[in-house]
Amino acid sequence: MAARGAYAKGVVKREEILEAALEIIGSRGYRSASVRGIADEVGISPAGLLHYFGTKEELFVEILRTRDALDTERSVGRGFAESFLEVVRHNADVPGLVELYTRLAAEAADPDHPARRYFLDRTEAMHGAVREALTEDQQQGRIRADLDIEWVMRAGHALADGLQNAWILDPTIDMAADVAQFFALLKP
Amino acid sequence: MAARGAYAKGVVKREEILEAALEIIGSRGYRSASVRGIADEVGISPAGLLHYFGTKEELFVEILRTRDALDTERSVGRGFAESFLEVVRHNADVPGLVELYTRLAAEAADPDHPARRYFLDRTEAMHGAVREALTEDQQQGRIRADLDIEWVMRAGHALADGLQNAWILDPTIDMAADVAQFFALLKP
DNA sequence: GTCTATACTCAGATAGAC
DNA sequence: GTCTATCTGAGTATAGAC
Repeated sequence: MAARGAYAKGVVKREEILEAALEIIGSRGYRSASVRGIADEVGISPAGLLHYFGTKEELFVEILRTRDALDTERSVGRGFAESFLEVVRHNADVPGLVELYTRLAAEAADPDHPARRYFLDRTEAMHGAVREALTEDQQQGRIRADLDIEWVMRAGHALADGLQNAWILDPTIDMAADVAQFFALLKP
Repeated sequence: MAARGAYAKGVVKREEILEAALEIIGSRGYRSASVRGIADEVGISPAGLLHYFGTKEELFVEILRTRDALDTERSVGRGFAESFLEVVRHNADVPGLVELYTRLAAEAADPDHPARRYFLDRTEAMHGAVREALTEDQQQGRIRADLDIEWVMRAGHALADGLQNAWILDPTIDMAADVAQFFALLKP
């Protein structure tokens, strides 16, 4: 069933564009991440592309949303720490997306930028999903009793984000191993 | 004494431009951070501005270098942890610079971008300056013996970087307190 | 060496034809 | 729903005045 304002074909085309863009940016890097670059790859004009997404900024935010959805899909059935590490590990295979993510994270400072909503929602969703599990871990004695779970979430999240900065400069860094070491520090 | 290829006046003007840009971006935010915006504020034409810096990218990298120099100046006589926390604390007063920093960190993915050299040098300098002190701390028993100092440096650095992403979205976050909590975790 | 005016290029956005 | 054509704004290269 088509959503109001978009026929089935449009919705399908949108998906198609997003998946293509995800693939291109992930493998070929951020340099291909211009409206023109993506339009060329998808076989459409820049204006045709923007017909679906309005602006460049919204297009890029949608690309990250699609990536998140795929990451979430891939981690069903796994525990929190395992899923998290798997996502971090997978990031090392898609350098262009890491760059796109860090760019939009900076642009999210602008209150009018759609990336702001995206990151706010994403942080809330991630922390909401994890808060309970970590609290349980702490009550079961798997996490030091003197740690504030809110701090653990902020720090874990920030560590993963910041490691991407370092990895961009030096891809030999093992982001997942460094995050795992942080988890190890939380144990009593 | 003038450097080869530049009269004293030019050197002074360069300093003037950098300080003005630092002030403008710090307080008024990244939006004013276009070549034209800075040129207007300094009372010069865009081309005149680029006479000193070549390209926009190099100008922005120089702005960050100037900021680093001021941060370093301000922390003479203080210990490492104290200096680090002070820099992190001070960042909360200059939102535009935090945004500029995160932006350039993303752009540093491009091998041809001058920000790449900047961040590589900066990381090497920072880690080089801190490595010895932390190793000493560990030998004196002030840091857990089972921790890899290289990891401590990578993680501390990444944490501070990543917290900036979060702070951009929510300025009520206390970046310095969160970093301090990390330091506390390192104790035996 | 310092700096302006001009003009070029390229990206994203928009209007309107089909 | 999609294209072509056009517009706008940013960065920057060039020529040349001072």
